[in-house]
Amino acid sequence: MEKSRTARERARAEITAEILAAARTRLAQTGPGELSVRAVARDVGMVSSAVYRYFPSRDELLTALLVHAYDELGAAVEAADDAIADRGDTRERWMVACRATREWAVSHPHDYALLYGSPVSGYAAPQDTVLPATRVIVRLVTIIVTEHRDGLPAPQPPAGAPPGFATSIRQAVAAIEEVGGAAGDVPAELVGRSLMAWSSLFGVISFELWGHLVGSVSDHEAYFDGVAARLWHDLGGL
Amino acid sequence: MEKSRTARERARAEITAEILAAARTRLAQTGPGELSVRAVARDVGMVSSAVYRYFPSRDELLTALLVHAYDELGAAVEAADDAIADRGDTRERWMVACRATREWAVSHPHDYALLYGSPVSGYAAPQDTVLPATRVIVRLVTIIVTEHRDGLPAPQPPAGAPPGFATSIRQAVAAIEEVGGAAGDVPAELVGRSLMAWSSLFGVISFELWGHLVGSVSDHEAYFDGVAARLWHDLGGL
DNA sequence: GAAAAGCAAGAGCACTGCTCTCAACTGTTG
DNA sequence: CAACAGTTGAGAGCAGTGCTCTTGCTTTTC
Repeated sequence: MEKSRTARERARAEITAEILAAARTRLAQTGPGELSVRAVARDVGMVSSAVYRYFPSRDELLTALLVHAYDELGAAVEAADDAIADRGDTRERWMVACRATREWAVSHPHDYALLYGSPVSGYAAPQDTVLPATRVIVRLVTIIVTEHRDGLPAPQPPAGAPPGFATSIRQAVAAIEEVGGAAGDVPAELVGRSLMAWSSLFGVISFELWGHLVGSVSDHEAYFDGVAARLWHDLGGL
Repeated sequence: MEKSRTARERARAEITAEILAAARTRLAQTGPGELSVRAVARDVGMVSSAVYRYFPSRDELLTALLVHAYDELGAAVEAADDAIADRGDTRERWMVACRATREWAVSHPHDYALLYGSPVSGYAAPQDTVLPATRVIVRLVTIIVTEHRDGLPAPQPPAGAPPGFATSIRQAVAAIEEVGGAAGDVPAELVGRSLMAWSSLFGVISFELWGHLVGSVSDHEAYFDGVAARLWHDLGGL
């Protein structure tokens, strides 16, 4: 009985996965805005209206792809970090995590655009996507906090910096203190610098992918490595 | 004779401008990927095929909008900088230029997405767009170079930074030395830091606009000011 | 076995970019 | 002034899109 009920559900899950896979391979070629449910329907050998039984709208399909891509990127970054045997070598962990981010982006440009590019149409990412979206930043922050756990002096706001910076990121401070166990007491300046580093990372990657560095940077890999090292330094890392 | 010839050409220029204006107001509402030449045709009161007499394709229309937006942003940044009476106050000039960038982006999110978001479809920006695209970075670099003209110590690569950074940005160094008059001898590290600052700026703005800072940053203006101040500090500015 | 639910297919609506043809109009030249 | 080219706008049409609805058919449930 349960088996017969799952028979249908299993078929459903299988077809859903099949559609998703087809959508993913299409996305690898055509970019988010051009993803057509009719086209993926053709690819899996059914008519477009049938696909709507599995994904109620094109946006829902995009959401599924979004979640998958976030997870894939997060897993790549975590795997790169986990591969470093010396867990105390936070600098190396930072570097490989950054590199893994860029490498995933370079080899999945359309997925990257889906995640970090301008949002498609009137599409607003639903709640399901926020958790997988945090995997990268959570891991990066973990590395940073680990580095500073041993009483390393936190970065200081530069002279003449406008006030209000610390309070503007209060939510981030709270979130990070929660993530970092009950460690508590993460300096606001360190959190701010982490946020900055995160934005910089994706700014650099986006600029490379969207061609804004053409004529300026020749060796993107070396440039990115240099950027990551400087960000680590600016974070107060050794 | 020339007047009668220009009569027609003037009409053409006028209608072209009219179409462009309509496209711009549509872009302010709907976003680049959704811009429809049929819709702008309706707005100016003609049929879509007529528009194709003026813009041979949708992409050409987008290019025109691109150039216009780049120019508008560049003009905004330059105007903000020019408004600072004390030309020696490079720090203030940097801050207002950064602020002007963000403010333009916040008030023209769709234009910003057109410029710095993921590229639309298979659209590749033609050569016409690269000059207007450089206006912002040129002005920012001008401010930075001015700051360092008076023998201010250039920023140094952090200890343990991977080599190859300087050579990876050789083109940028050459370009900046050209822009900065025949001044010559702009340290590579300063150029690299400028490139980083530029990417960071747009990374931060993009994150704000595309919603990646929701739940982390509450006061975007204060946060951005803090970021700009820290970037200035990291550039070696006083 | 009958009722309920799930499913694929097809037709259809309103929209898109773009091409082509046709008629009107503009400006130039014989 | 008239004929002739060049430019323009309109309309029809093609191939594509997201999405809805109806129509049969199969599977599950009672």
